[in-house]
Order: sequence, then C-alpha cells, then structure tokens
Amino acid sequence: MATISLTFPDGNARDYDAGVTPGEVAESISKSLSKKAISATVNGAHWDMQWPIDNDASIAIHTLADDAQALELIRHDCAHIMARAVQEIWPDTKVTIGPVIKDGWYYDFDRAEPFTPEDLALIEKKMKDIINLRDPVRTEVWDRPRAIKHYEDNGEPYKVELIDAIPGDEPLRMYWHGDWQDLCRGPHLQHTGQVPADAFKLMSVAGAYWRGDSDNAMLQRIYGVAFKNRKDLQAHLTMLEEAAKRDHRKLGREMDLFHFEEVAPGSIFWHPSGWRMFQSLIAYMRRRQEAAGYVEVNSPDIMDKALWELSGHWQNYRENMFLAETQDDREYALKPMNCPGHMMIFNQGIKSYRDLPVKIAEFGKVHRYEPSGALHGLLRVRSFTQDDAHIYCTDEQLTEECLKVNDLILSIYSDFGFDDVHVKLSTRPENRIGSDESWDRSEGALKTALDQAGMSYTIFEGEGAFYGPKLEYVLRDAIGRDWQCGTLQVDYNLPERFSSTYVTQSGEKRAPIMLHRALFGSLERFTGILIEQHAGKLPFWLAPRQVVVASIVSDADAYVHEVVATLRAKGIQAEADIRNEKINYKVREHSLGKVPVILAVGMKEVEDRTVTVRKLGEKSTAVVDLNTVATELAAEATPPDLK
RNA sequence: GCUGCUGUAGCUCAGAGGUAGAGCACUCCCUUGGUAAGGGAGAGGUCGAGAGUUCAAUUCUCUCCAGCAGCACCA
Repeated sequence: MATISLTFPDGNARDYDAGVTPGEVAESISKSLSKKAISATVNGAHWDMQWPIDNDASIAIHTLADDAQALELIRHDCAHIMARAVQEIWPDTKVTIGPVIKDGWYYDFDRAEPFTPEDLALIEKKMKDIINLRDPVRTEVWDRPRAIKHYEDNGEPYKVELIDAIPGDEPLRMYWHGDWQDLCRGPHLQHTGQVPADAFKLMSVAGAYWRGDSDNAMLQRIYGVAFKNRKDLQAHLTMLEEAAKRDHRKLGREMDLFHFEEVAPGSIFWHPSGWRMFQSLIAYMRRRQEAAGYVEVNSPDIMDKALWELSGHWQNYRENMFLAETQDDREYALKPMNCPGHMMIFNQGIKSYRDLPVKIAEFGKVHRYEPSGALHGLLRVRSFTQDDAHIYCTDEQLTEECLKVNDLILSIYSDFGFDDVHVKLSTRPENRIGSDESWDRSEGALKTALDQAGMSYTIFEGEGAFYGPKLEYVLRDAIGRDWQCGTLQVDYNLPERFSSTYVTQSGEKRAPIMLHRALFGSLERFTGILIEQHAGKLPFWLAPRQVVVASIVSDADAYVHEVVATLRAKGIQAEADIRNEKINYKVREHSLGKVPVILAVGMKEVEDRTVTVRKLGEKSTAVVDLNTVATELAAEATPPDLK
C-alpha cells in the first residue's frame, strides 16, 4: 500500500497509508482527540472524519473549540436530526432540502397536515432523544442509478428530482445515523451526541416554494437556530428580543409617528411628529442635491395610458400599477416611477451639449401595487416618496456622473452613521427592452465606475430593471441587518423611446444617456430604517419631538411658555407640558416617548431664569441659564451638512 | 400572490353558544407635588365585514378584508 505524508498545522509531518481517514489520524495522535474531533480541514477543504485521504496533504483536526467548523456542523447535523425526528413522528412526511443559514438551519418538508407550534415542541423533544442516542454517523458513496432507485422505492420524489438536478455524473454521498438516511455532500459530526442538546431551538414554521419558484408546490419550512452552548443560544434569543423592541411599527405607534388603516393597505397616515422627521429628511436632501447641481421639478401623478405605453411601463410593469377610471373614456395610471414625467420635462425646448449634464430631481410620490404579502410597515408600502433624479449626459460624461452619484450616496449615508455599505450590481433580466449592445455599454459603465471608486460589489445576474442594469446600495444597520436603499441605473432606452435629443458640438442631434438614481431610495423606508437603527432615540436634529418644557408647579406656567417661545424662536421644536401632574409622571411619560430633552421648571428656575436640563438616557440633571440652553440646543439641532 | 396563524375599548390583552371584562390611556374632581406612574369618580365596544347553522352567534361554519411570520416579488 502506498504511503502518504500529512502535514499538521505546527509544521510537523507524519506518514500514513493512503486512504487513511482523519478519524484514524486523530486516533493515532491521542484517544481524547479522536473522541473530541468533529471534522478536519484537508488541503483547505472541510473534511469529514470518515473520508479517506489519498494523497500528500496538509491536515488540521477540528474540535468544538473551532467556531467556524463547529457551528457549521452543529447546524447541519441539527437539520438532519430534525428531518429524522419529523419522519419518525410522521412517517408519511417527504423530505427535501435542509441547508445551514445564518444562526441556524431550515428544512423543507412536504406533508398534508400543517405543523403547529405544539408540533415544534414535539419535534424538539424527539431531536433531544436522537442526540442522546449518540448514534454514529455513517457515510457511503453511491452511484446515481442506485441512489435514484433507492429514493424511488422509498417514495421520496423530491430527492430524485434533486439528484437529477446535480450536474455531471459524479457519485453521490449518502449519510446515515441510526436507520435514518439522507443524501448529503457532508461533512458531518462523528455521532449525533456531538450536537449540544441544550443549545438549539426550533423557531417557526412557514411556507416556502419547492426550489424557490412560485410555480412549484408550497412546502412547509421549519426554521431552527443552534449554537455551541446554552449561553450563546440565550444571547441570540435576547438579541432577537432587542430587535423586536426596535421594530419601527411598534415604535411608530408608541411615539405617535404614523399609523395604517384597512382602507388604505400599504399607505401611511403620517402624524405630526412623524411628518416633521420626514420633512427634516427631505430638507436635508434638498440642500445636498442643490449643492450637487440638481434642479428640482414636479411632474403629474396621473397620466394617460399612452405615456406609459411609450415608456414601456404598460407592457412591462402594468401588474404593479394603479389604474384610474374616469368619465372621459380615457385610461390613466398613477405613476409608479417618475422617469416618464421627467422625459417630458427634458424634452421641452432644445438642449445643447453645453447644457449637459442636466440633473432633474423630484420628491415624487409613486404608487405601486405591491403583492399583499410583501407589505411591511414603512419598509414596504404601496405609495412612497422617492428622492428621485434623472441625469441626462453624454457618453463621455457617463462614467464621471456615475462616480459623482456614488460619492454623493456614500457621503450622505455617512452623515447618518451608515459606513458599512454593500453594493449589488444587477444585470439584464429576461423581460427587457433595448438592444444587447446598449445593455453591454450600460453594464460596462456601472462596472467601470465601481472599479474606479474602488468599491467592492456583488453581481446579480438577470436582476436588473426592464430598462437598464442597476446598482443597489445596501445598508447594514446597528444590529447587522441589511436594507436596500439607494440605486443607480443606466438607461439608453428611454431617451430613444421618447426621442430625446441634444445638439452636439458639430450641430447634430443625438440621444443623451440617462441615469436613474435615488439616494435614500424611499423616504418612507429610510425613515423606518432610521427609527430601528436608533431604537427610536433619533439624533436631536431629526428627533420627531425635540424638547418638552415641563412645569413642576403651576405658578411656573407663564415662565414655561416663555421658555418654549425662546426655544421656538431659535428653530427648536419645543412644547409645553403644564398639565396638573407631578414631575415624576411627566419625566416618565416623555422619557418613554423618547423625547431627547426635558426641561423642568419650578419656582427656583423662574426666579433665576434657568431651566433644569434632563437628557434622554441620563439620570443626572443640570441647572443651566435659559439663553445658554437655547444656544446649545440650537447648535445641536443643526443638520450635519450645515455644521 | 402562496402557506400558516391572528383580528374583542385609543393601546396591551383576558373571556364565553344566552347580546362583554382588566390594566394603561381619556374626561371630571381633589391634590401644587423637584426628576420614570399621587388619590377618587366617570365615560368608552355593531367583539374586522358579509352570509349560513341555531330558539339564540361576538363565540360554530363558509366567503371576503386587514395584520403577523416565512416564501415569491421589491425602493
């Protein structure tokens, strides 16, 4: 038998018979290591303890101490153990797939009866039984015909379909623990007992389409989370509770920012303080855009079908559009996008190459009939305000304009504390207008701009808009969640469709290139993200309510009003609270309402012309001269771009 | 849109085949109290909408609407 040399992480090498498994290697080192081992890395590949090694290689043996491998294996084995538990309890259930995801795993089942929350408890208990059995994990390599026949005989059609979809003709790997068997590329733990029995939890059950396609059957997906120990699981559950407390839908109600009604699903009723915050964002963006050379316009909300046919929306976007019925026998639609309106504005008059780039911005409210199941608070609505703009430029200006938009987006996000920004580049979809050649140029321009800006990005094939490829800017918030906000799209098509032209230096008419871009994206969504990011405690300049001046005794009421007037004169959103309540009560109520500054006023303050300042989140108070407070708060209320 | 769950007072939630309850909020009275709930009284609900079963439905059944979780879709 041939001999191979295995090199360990410390640089030492040892000879073994070819075909040796990491399990045997571990045993040759020590009994305790072979018991503790969970998997190996062989030449950089994650390796099962049972897989043979045929050639010289580097090898590292993992235990539960190695986080990356341990979590991967624990979650993966949990998926198998759960599938086995389900099939043991309900033998007629068909299994499909069960991958590892962030924090845990899921497994999709086909079963006539829905799983109930009580069922989840039952499954969890059965999983613990299986873990306690410490069943050895066994693996074999089968050829395809044998595997297919096996699953056909066992009535597992989804597995047969999976095998058919695996490319090539390579052999397939089968895994067992106990009598339960699954098709799996591995690796797995050595036995079920290596899964910590107290560090996993089944979270929820929901529908999911087979192979992610809405034309396919709906399966039942059970989600679970798993960690190395009970403490990590507990920390994760606590984090979820914290995230729930930040839910902007809950905070929006508690802080009296907005609400929804059944009569207008997906549309927002903004309350005064929520609307104030919204307007602060628009005012900020208006200043930033003006400084960047944009002009602001306003285009109609309802326009004739003919326009939407010209733009291509009627053919490509109609199922998402609200249509308007009138008495004049014309068909209208509410705008789902601002671009066609901006085309009409660009087309007014004759444009010279000297005019380009033309940058037309609008805080336009667009309406889109989104699928009912997609609606989600402010983050996914049916009517929303875009900080939308269209840039008309020449071929030569294209890359530079893309770069400018990119810089503007990053600068703006940074003002709001978002520095972890990911970019997605979505390329031509199946359903599209325009020639392949113009798509080549559009996609190329975006790539060039990203490369020149030194941005890293991920490409999503076929995910672009019907008129052009797009960049999407994804923000990562304080608790690690991603939100899609800004977008930049290159479009050669609409200018052609609308016969838009400018006069070149040599006097010919030529179609401009058009960029679609939004920075916040949807103002509504961005507001929701900010609420969650700050858990409702927004920075002072954005805070829906800024200052409450609260009386301690009613003899101070007149001075309270004077303080409020002084602050308002400085542009600070101040309100009086002279209700017949104790100061404790007022402090509690406004603290829960997330008001950043409470100014308490009693007779001492009246006599000294001071206020007692209490800031949200601070227990201590400070007595400060009224004019000093007004000046300090006015400074704090200044938006970041005006500082 | 699909699968599952949910819908009772402004909010958070109990409840039951015989036309409803708590806490907070609200109104009034007493209290003028120094930094996270002072005391008392009162008012408030076609039990999401429509149909069916029943002597009787808010409770059971069906349809619709909306919300929640996930999927699919998306800013």
